[in-house]
Amino acid sequence: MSKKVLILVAWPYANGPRHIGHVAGFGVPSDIYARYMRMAGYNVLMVSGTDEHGTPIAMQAEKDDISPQVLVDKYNKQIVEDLYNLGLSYDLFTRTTTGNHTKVVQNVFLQLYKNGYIYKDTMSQAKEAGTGKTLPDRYIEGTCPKCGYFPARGDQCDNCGSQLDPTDLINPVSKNTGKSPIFADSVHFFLDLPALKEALTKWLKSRKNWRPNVLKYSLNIINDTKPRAITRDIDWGITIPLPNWRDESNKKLYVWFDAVVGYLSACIEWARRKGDAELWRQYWNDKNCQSDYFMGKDNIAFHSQIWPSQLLGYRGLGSKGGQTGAYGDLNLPTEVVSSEFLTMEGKKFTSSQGIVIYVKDILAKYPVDALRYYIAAAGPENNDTDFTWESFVQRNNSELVGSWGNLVNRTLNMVYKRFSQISQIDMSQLERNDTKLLSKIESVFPEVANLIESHKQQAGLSKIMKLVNDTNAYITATEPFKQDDFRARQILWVCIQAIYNINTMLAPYIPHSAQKVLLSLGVTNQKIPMPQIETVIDLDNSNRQYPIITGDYKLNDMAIKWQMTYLRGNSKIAKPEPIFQKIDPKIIEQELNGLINKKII
RNA sequence: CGCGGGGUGGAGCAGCUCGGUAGCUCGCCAGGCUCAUAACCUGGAGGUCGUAGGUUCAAAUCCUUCCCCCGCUACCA
Repeated sequence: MSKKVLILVAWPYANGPRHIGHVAGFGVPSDIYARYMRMAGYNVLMVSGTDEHGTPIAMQAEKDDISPQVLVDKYNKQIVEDLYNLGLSYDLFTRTTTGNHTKVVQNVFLQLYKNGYIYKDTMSQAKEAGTGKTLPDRYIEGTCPKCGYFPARGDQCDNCGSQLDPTDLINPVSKNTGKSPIFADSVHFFLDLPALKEALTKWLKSRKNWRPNVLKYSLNIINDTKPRAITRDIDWGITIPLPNWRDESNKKLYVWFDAVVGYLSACIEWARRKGDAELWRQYWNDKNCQSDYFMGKDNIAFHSQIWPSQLLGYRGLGSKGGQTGAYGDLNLPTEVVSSEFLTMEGKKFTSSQGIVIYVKDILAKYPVDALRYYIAAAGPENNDTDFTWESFVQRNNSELVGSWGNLVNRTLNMVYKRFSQISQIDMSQLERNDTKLLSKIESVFPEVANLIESHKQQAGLSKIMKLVNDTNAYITATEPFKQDDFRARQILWVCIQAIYNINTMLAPYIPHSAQKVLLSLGVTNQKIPMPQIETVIDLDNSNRQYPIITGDYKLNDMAIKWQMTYLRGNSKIAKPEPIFQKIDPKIIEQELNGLINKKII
């Protein structure tokens, strides 16, 4: 049995379509990693889904005068389509409003409760005057008691940086209505983070290979750990699974408490759909299975603190002791891979002000791999990075089309025009130039593998692109178009092998084009796996259907493997058509005008 | 002293953990080639690596001072 890896990807919030900043943060990087890991022979399980509970969705549904379920159905569908169109190869992309998820979340809650890590307490809470609806801290504004700044928010003053409680504000008002909120006591359940602090700290300190900033940040915030309310006064969410609370329609579990449990519940749903309801245990209960989480940097706290705390408490490993529940000893995260942020022509993405490029819009106009390549090459892996249309066009035209696409195209043209097929040659007769290039390519396989496994995908990609340049230089140096047939066959054979193997390494980054390259090389017994959308029936509610992303990524061994491989046989090739298209630089101005018209820049 | 990240040729970045000729992509200049999507290849100009000091035979890299940018406990990823 090959080594198992769980790839757990942040759950997009279903309150609107996703923009390219979202997918640059968690989507494309996690898919590159998953595709590589499968090619390298790991047994991968990758899951995610839409996150569909919480106040913002409830409020927006009310504004749109529809039920929250109708709202999330709409955006779930759209997000599923976006991620599918990007070719993200989830084994299961589901959602948090399923019967399965609800049950798993409630089981986790009950075990935590039983072990003593969840307790009841009273807190003062702001409510909307008139409707009596709960008002989240950030929807309250007023004058800061420390510096007099207005408008300071209920949680923090932007001017002096003070941490605030809504009750501290002078003349607090609701951002929604402008009226003063009403403060009232409310009973809630709390996750006892202090009781888990020691176990959590110990665990964090054993995470030697994490990126230093993630580790530092996590250890830092742990110092002033407080119990955290995990229920809310809201009617949209998962029911509290306790007597006297089940029927309380206005108290539900806090959205973050349920969202992170999705990582587990989605694996359970995957196993149930596979027909072996216990299959997920191979990933979650096996200590040797690693679990890698992908997210934007704003989510670090939930993955390095809240979720591990829930898991530790579930297993009874905090200061209050306890026992593990029916799910057994669930693995804590091995890696928390966080991306930085993407900005848009120098501004932060903000859908409310239209500073945004939606995934569906960009994919409607430009090839999917142009976007994937851009994100892979210039995305926010280590620093915040700025998306500009100019650099998008330039990267596509110069690197993807000019270097790589042209290499494929010029080689195939020479082969087609002169021999109309890829001819076999005797490798032992190759010249030094030839073998040098081939062994160089072979040596890059393990180098890129190391880089991707240590989450340095950009460095990996630039190593591959260096090989593209080397091969272009090789053609210039050997001048196959001036050689006799014997030598020309040799050179072109070497070029074909170079292209085939470089294409293998590019496959995790730009899978759609990798498939096209395979076809134009006449390779039909290998494929690049792609996800599918399927409509399924809720396993716990036969009246309900929803779309999922899933797929067969092994393809009965037709999937391509991460290793230097020589193409054999004399495959005929068709008249080559360019695989990569240039993007007209005029679109830079057009797209920018679009933004100017919206008065954004 | 709240915490953290960053300041490297015109632009965007790598290098800094483990000090030793400053590297990549784009742009610019010159040349080459013509198989290819005016593509590709070669060479060149251009940097006192934010500032001031220290350690060292040697510092972008280690230590200290100061300056400037940017995030930060909110489901805006």
